[in-house]
Amino acid sequence: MNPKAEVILFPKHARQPRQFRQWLASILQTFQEHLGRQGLKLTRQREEILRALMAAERHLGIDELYLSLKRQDPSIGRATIFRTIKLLQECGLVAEVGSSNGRSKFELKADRPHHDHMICVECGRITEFQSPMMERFQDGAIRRHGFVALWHRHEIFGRCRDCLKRRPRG
Amino acid sequence: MNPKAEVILFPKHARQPRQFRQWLASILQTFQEHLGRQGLKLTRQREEILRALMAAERHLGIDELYLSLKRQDPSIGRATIFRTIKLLQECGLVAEVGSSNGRSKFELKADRPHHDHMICVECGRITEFQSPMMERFQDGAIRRHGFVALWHRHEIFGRCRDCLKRRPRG
DNA sequence: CATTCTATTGAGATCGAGTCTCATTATCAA
DNA sequence: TTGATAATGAGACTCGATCTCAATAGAATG
Repeated sequence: MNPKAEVILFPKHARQPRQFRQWLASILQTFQEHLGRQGLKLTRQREEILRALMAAERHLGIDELYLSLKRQDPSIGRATIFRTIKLLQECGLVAEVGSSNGRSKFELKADRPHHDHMICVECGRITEFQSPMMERFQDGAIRRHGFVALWHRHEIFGRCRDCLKRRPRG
Repeated sequence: MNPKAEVILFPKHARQPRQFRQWLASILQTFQEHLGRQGLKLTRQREEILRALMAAERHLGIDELYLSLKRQDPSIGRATIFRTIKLLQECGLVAEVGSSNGRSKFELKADRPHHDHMICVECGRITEFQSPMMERFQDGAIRRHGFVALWHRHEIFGRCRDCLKRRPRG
């Protein structure tokens, strides 16, 4: 396995406007198709929320999302954000990540390479890593159980390199 | 990989009284040591809760635990159960499992083989599976990041065989 | 464009898992 | 037994998430 493949990954699309627009269009289409399939509609608010998630370079909590959206659309309601996040989870565009202390955080999954998370219980830092081989064995296990996977969550809790250096024994 | 290794696993200790007592003693000691290290005390309630978790052959929610304990000790309080579960998580004896619809479930980790979970979003059923190869690649990734793992959670959300049979398309 | 049917929205009420408070009680070491 | 301190249970409280409902927006049709 190539160690180079295991690195902290953040979307850099926002820095290349042309590519960002293409990315947005393709993801919007995915969302719209999901909505269409269930007789639901693509509204201004739903698009704004998806856009905010795409522009974010880190995991967002509901409240961060709410405050950031409120700036450009003061009338937006918390309930709409909860409802939209749920829709986005259903169609696999968004996944919940590390809900320590009761506050869920979310990230966009679409068009990003598969990755899992290591969460430091001391400083709270979330490190992303990839392991294609793990995915392969996981897929095998899923198939063998006749299960159809919608999304998955693989979180390793522990202490990160920096915290270990700072205090070798907790 | 041997498919036989991937099967729903439940502790059968409860059916062999002698072994169960030994198991109980060894786990109680682990718990007591953890408490001692922090100047805390092993109380009747804490022992009852641990015992109930050990006797359970499946994942327990707080409420199930509460009701089952209430039968033999009507004065026990919910708060004590929350507090004790937290202590047991801290010393690695108990782990949270699949908190779909807001209700956390817990399982005893001690002396049980490593396993992960597949959670059906339709019927809520939790299927356990093992995949030693996945664990191996995971350990490699952890080591490469200089991380020290305390526990991990690997949950696959999707639809189980039975629900797929019942309603092929959600 | 007007019409109609349905989905969506935001505000605020509501729910409920989990936490906290506090007076009382249990644990344990000396 | 005693004294210091931790633990308990009841119920109040927190606060993230959900629900309700009247008003509004979207899409399809003529």
